[in-house]
Amino acid sequence: MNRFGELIRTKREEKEMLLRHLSAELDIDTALLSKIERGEKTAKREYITLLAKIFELDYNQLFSLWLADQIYKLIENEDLALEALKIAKKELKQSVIK
Amino acid sequence: MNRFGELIRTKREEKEMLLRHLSAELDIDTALLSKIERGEKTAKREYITLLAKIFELDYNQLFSLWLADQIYKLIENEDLALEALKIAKKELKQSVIK
DNA sequence: TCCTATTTGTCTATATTTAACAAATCATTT
DNA sequence: AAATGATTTGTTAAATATAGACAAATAGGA
Repeated sequence: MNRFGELIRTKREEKEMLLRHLSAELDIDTALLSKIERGEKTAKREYITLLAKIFELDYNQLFSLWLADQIYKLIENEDLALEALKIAKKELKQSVIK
Repeated sequence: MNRFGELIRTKREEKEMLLRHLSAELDIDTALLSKIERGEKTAKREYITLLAKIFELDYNQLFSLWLADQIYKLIENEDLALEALKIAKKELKQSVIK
């Protein structure tokens, strides 16, 4: 799962930008951007802000995808992933109350 | 949130074991075990197996708590935590199908 | 084939994390 | 209150993981 990278790639291609163009705007290596789009590396938080602006995306939505990718990476190979998600969600809701 | 550590501490106290005793069984520093129980440090996976045996706990249940703690740590300070959890869960279910 | 875009592989710098050790604090008993 | 034992805290070293740079390989057209 790599919803974040896939969205960036889609948007970039829509705008007919090359990796080279976008990576220049982010001030990172083209190879690194390629890896971010394919989910091989994780984008820094500061890039999220920039990317939201460049592609006129809602920051919160983009950030949610990014965060979901992090969660997914943590649990993807675990049998008990769903159970753990359930517990974490429960605890999260508890903590909101407090 | 530190469900894992709290459970271990409860069980240890039920058995009237000292940190010193349990840390010896796990072959780790007493201070480290103290930190694990209080959620300041994360237990290695191999300790989960050992702890399940020592306290006669169901491994899967104990592991789920441990994994939930990891998820929680990743998202605890995020406004969009719940949204991200939802996305991750959706993707996880998708991936099971495939 | 040549040219351009992208991907891959390797290596380095940096950040994070585990874990050890020593010292401080806390709790209990005498 | 001093002494003893248990736990916690702080600091530091070592191990691990990650971002990112660079060079080379690959893919895809004209």
